[in-house]
Amino acid sequence: MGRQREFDPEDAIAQAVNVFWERGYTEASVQDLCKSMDINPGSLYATFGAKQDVFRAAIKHYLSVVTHEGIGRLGSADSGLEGVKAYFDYIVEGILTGKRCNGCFGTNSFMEVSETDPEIKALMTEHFRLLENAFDQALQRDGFSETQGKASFLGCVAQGLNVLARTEPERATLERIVSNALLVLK
Amino acid sequence: MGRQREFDPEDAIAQAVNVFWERGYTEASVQDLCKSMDINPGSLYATFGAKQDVFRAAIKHYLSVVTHEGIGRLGSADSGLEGVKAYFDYIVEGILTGKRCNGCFGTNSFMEVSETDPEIKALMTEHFRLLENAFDQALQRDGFSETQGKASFLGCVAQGLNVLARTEPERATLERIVSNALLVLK
DNA sequence: ATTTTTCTTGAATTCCAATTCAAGAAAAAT
DNA sequence: ATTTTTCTTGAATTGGAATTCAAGAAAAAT
Repeated sequence: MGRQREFDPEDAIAQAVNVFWERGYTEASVQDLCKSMDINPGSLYATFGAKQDVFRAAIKHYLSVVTHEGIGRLGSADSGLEGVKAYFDYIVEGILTGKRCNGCFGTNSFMEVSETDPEIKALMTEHFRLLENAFDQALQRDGFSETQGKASFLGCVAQGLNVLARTEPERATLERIVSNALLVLK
Repeated sequence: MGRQREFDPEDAIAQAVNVFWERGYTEASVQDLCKSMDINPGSLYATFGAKQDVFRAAIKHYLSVVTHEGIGRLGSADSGLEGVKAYFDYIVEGILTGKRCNGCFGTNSFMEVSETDPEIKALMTEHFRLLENAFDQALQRDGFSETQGKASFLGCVAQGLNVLARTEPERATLERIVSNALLVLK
């Protein structure tokens, strides 16, 4: 077997998510990553491959967390509409109080590298589809009509919020956006 | 006086916009810029300063064009609502047939560098405000209520479209998003 | 105990793109 | 015409960040 790893790769990737989230792909140096992951370059390259591979692993890790924490709410509420509200609450609260003050790590990354990293582009496009489907099913559950179109619309609003997140918006602004968006479901 | 410039700085910046738009700030090399601007590094640095300065000039150039071509439609239509429709048409058509298949250069840039370039962040935040104000005035013109909130909402949808632009969306998807967004104005 | 395997360390290396600069060329001033 | 000023050219330089690697350390196998 030989010597065993002194760190947990998944914990390390969770740290990498924070670094990439705060600085973006390009601005995050391998040194930054090593410091936060608490490992040396040699270990990083031996375990994960190149910087780009660390980034891809970070995106995958992030998407699985968001899929549980965020999209999960869409299905587990008392009604579809409650689920939609719960999802937007999650986004808005994240922007105002949490790490989402820097926007959505997925959306940020998609905007930064989708032209140079087809894998990231594919992962994020798939995630957008996943979110839309979750909206769609939530609306179907409540018996809405034209659920597909409304789901696309809600997905668009969510991405808009992720952009505006980086303008340091006020709570009132975000809440009015969401309440206007929800008017469509009437 | 001495020797005179062999190129027009504004034309050169217009070319720089294309390069940065296609490749993003980081991926666009000074070499790429020089080739498209049809000048050499020495001339570039002497005229505009560093790469970052070229980028800022490109953003300013782009914003002034968009303010005329896009936001201009909001005020010059027969009614506020027609203006709003004309604006979204401009965005959607740009995504489907024009350079906006790569998204909005402003939004892309904002997402890429807002954490590392405060000037770009400020320019774009101001532009978002400008767009929102234009929506606001268009709605006021038609006698809508709560125009401020609706304007923020429309601004959010516009940014969402700019994100989705990079997923190679279908026309039907974009049009349904817009028509759903316009339902709020009823 | 010794050997083998695998991990860790962090300095050295490599690579690449931004920037500079010295030499040549054009326009104006004297 | 000569000098001065400013622009152009593109090769050379610089600087910084990604990546490699040789030496040391821990765990297991023999």
